[in-house]
Amino acid sequence: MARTAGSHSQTTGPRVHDAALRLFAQHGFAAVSMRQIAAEVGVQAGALYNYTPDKQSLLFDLMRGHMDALLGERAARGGRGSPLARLEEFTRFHIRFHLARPDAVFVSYMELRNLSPENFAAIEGLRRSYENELEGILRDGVAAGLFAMQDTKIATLAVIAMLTGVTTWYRPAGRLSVDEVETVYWDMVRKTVAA
Amino acid sequence: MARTAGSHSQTTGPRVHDAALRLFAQHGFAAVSMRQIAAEVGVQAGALYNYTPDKQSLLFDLMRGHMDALLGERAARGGRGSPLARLEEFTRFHIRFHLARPDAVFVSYMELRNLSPENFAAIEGLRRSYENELEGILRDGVAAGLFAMQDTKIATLAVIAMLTGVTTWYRPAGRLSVDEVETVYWDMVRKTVAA
DNA sequence: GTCTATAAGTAGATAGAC
DNA sequence: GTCTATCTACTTATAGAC
Repeated sequence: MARTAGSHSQTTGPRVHDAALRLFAQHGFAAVSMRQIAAEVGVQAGALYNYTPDKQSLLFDLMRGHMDALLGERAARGGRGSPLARLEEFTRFHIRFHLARPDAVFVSYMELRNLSPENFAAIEGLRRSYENELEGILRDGVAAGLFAMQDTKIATLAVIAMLTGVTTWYRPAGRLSVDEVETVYWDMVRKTVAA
Repeated sequence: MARTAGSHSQTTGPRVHDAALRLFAQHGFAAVSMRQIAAEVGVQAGALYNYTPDKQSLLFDLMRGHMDALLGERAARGGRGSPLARLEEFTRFHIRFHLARPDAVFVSYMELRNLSPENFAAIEGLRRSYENELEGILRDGVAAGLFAMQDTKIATLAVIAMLTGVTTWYRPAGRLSVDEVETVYWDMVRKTVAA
């Protein structure tokens, strides 16, 4: 099997997405020009329009791709077991998934303002359905007498905010492995919702 | 005491800051032009430069003003009492302070990327010293056997992330008062760090 | 599929009149 | 302190050659 292009084995399409994601995460969507993305890929600006109709669609595709990956992985795991076991699985998954793709997480969270209204509604719907899985786990736990909280919806958002916050400080070269970080957060989540 | 300018009693300087804060929060720093800010204030773009040397300084002034207000209020309260009482006071303060100025919170959090390196370092230092107060409370509580956690620094960041997350969903017209929201979050924070 | 060239508009910032 | 006018540079997006 011959290599077709050395280390540049990716086709231009995915390279445009990768470059845009990295640049949007670093400088912000509005601060990045199509020329900068093109330069990062190694083509001229006009060539980008073979892969996206416009800059807005490029942002939307990145965010939808991220949410699709998130929900796709959740669907593949299903939710069996006790609410406590499901909550631990969800917690560890959330940490691991988010730490594995910091740029996509950052962009999907910070650039919601720069989506057109229709695109914003689409991403919001996907995010909502992710939250709903956690809320279902919490409700089941409360019903079973395992968990206790004053407000299930607020607890859902509080737990997700706490967990997603890991992306602001975690660095792969740091003293803790992802597995250890998962355990530290699981300990806190468990106590937060404990009966 | 005569009114000097009817409902437009503010001088232009503060009005520039208010308009910039609102627009930066809504659309993002990079997406807002000096001309848009000027239009919001009701002057021409050139007039803005009587109040700021450039756009970057305008952003920095907004963020530094926010952090100064945050740290100023903390300094005015001091930290007496048991770690548990101090943690409750900190929690309720954080919620109340952040819900009272959503635009400043949003800008200070989302626009860090758009600060020059020196300005970024300055804001980071202020944010760090705010976190340090909470970390001190948690350490004291652990030393007193009141709290338990695997990692004080991570717990500090986790609690702040959980609390700051309130700004993503709270709306003044919602079903809960700020006081009730404080109580819901305090219940979760208390359990998160409980021994 | 990528290039060059360009259209049409906007950006931050400054100069000088009033 | 605010205005108008302007400089220089950059923006997204398109057209048409290769």
